[in-house]
Amino acid sequence: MGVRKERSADTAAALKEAAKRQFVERGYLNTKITDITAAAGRATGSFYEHFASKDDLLRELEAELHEQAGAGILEQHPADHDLTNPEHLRAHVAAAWNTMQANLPVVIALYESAIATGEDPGRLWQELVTSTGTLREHLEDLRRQGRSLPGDPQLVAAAMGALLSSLGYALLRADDAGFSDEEVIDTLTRLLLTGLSGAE
Amino acid sequence: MGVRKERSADTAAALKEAAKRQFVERGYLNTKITDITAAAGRATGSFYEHFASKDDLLRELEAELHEQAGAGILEQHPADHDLTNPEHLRAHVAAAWNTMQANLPVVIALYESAIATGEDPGRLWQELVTSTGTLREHLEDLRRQGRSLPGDPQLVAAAMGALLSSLGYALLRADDAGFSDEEVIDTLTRLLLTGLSGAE
DNA sequence: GTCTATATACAGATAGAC
DNA sequence: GTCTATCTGTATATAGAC
Repeated sequence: MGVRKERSADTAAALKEAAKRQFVERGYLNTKITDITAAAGRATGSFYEHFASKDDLLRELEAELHEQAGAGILEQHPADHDLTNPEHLRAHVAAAWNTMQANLPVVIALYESAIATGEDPGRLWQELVTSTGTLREHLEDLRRQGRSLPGDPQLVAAAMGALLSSLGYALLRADDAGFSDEEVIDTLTRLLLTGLSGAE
Repeated sequence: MGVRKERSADTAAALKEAAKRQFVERGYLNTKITDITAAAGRATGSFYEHFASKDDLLRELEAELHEQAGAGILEQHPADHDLTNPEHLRAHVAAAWNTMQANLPVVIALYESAIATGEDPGRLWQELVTSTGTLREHLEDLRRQGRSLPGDPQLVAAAMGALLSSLGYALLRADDAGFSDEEVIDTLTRLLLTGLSGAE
């Protein structure tokens, strides 16, 4: 209360915001601690008063993202069920796309971070599996209802997740690709729903 | 001729082979020059007698890959045409998958290198566009024949490419995912052909 | 051309004054 | 808590003997 200058209001928050901007501009891996502090108008040393490392900061951003509306990048979905219903599927795709877009800085950072971690080569697959958990369950429901799927629910779910995240990463960073969000969502919905053969 | 010891036969080739092995084991970004030279049984300094940098080495590997049978990662395809024919599509998917697998070290390296280059944020999208060029042409052919596609050929082609490369990267590095190549190829074929709704 | 030893560059992290 | 200055660790790259 009564604080005029916001400069020192909350440095941690300022650093987080600056970091997000940098992640979009330069990518996570290319962003240095000094880029973040400079963008936030703080000194280098101040960073470590609030975060132990760049990865630590990312984990906090990730936690914030997960807190918000329990929305996992690819898990969020509206009412739900019956992915073979065009409206439902479209809503699902739109939710995933919009979530990705709304949290682009963190999505970018997590993606790059996962790639760069050469330690555990299977980590990306694991993250893909966990991030598409609810999607897999929906597919398993479908299968139980006697519908035939293109393949193992886990594999299909992972494929859909890979498609969304990968295309999203490439497309959302290139702001001049020339496709509107709506067009992307519509196209992906149709592709996932009826494939290349079309509905008929 | 008449050389007994192969050790000094061709250091450049030895370094390339060692690099490929390291790229698979540790990932490209995590592989240090010293990892490569050590794996090749050479001294650190020798590396620079043959390559200007790690990126330079990667570009040579990339060139080699492109020389072989003019096979772009996702461009290779058999006879061709009519992607709505199950056998043709499957052959196409299989070719892409097998090419990716056969050149896994370079695929991994190029992928990680593209991600890490925060300089040009649109580079990944550009690479996606160029690597799916022939696929896009096929789709345009289909459209000219009056068939309805899920969306713009460029966007659909890019989506397919993103699906293949991203899932391939995740899956081929995790050797314990539990899916055979055949199962993956079959599943992707069906997903791309008829989507979640199935053929009927 | 290959080696060992060393130099350069720089990001990450810390120390200590304020 | 924030700052400036500095240290450390590490990867890239070079120098110079063989």
